[in-house]
Amino acid sequence: MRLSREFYYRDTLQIAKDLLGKTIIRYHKQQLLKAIIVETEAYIGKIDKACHAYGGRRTNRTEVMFGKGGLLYVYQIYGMHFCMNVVTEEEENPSAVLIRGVHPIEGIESMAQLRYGQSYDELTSYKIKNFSNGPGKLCRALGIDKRDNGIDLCESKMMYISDTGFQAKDIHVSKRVNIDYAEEAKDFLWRFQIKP
DNA sequence: CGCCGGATTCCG
DNA sequence: GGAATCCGGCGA
Repeated sequence: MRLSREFYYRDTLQIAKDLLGKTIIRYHKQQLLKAIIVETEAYIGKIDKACHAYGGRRTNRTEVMFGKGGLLYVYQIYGMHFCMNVVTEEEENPSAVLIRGVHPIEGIESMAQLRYGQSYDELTSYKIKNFSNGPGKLCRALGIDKRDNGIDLCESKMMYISDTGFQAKDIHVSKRVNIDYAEEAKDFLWRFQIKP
């Protein structure tokens, strides 16, 4: 069942952990795509120099993060990739959870076309291994881009996150990736993965 | 208005 | 290890 507003109106670190094992449901060009979240990172604007909204930095890009929990924050990175985040906590408390890895479970053929322009059974083991194990990769596979910024995951018919009852037992905790510029925040243990 | 660099990915 | 590639953020 669809995660409610209450789920997103909570502590960001708790949400980042709770999102592990949840399922992204997305209708893309008439196709149903489903993928299980296996890796996340938390970003908390009030205290986190790695967060785009740190220090009250409120711009066209970061505006969504100042909105209510449950909105989708999509931004472009390195001119060619997109990353998707789930906005968390109440309005005016800019925080989000970056989705860094998913495991495809439905609509795999459509995802293979979106990701590689190939049929899934044509993929090499290397491509399968690297199918959606990164924030840019999974957005490509799910057909997510800037147009999806601002989607309300609690209301949208096109996309939401579902609780299928899965409970993550062993969660691997580590430092976040590629935020060397973030001073003390670069050492925060805010990266969460389901152990394989 | 111009410059700088990134919550990445892929290839050699 | 380095290129691809472009827009957001910020200072002038």
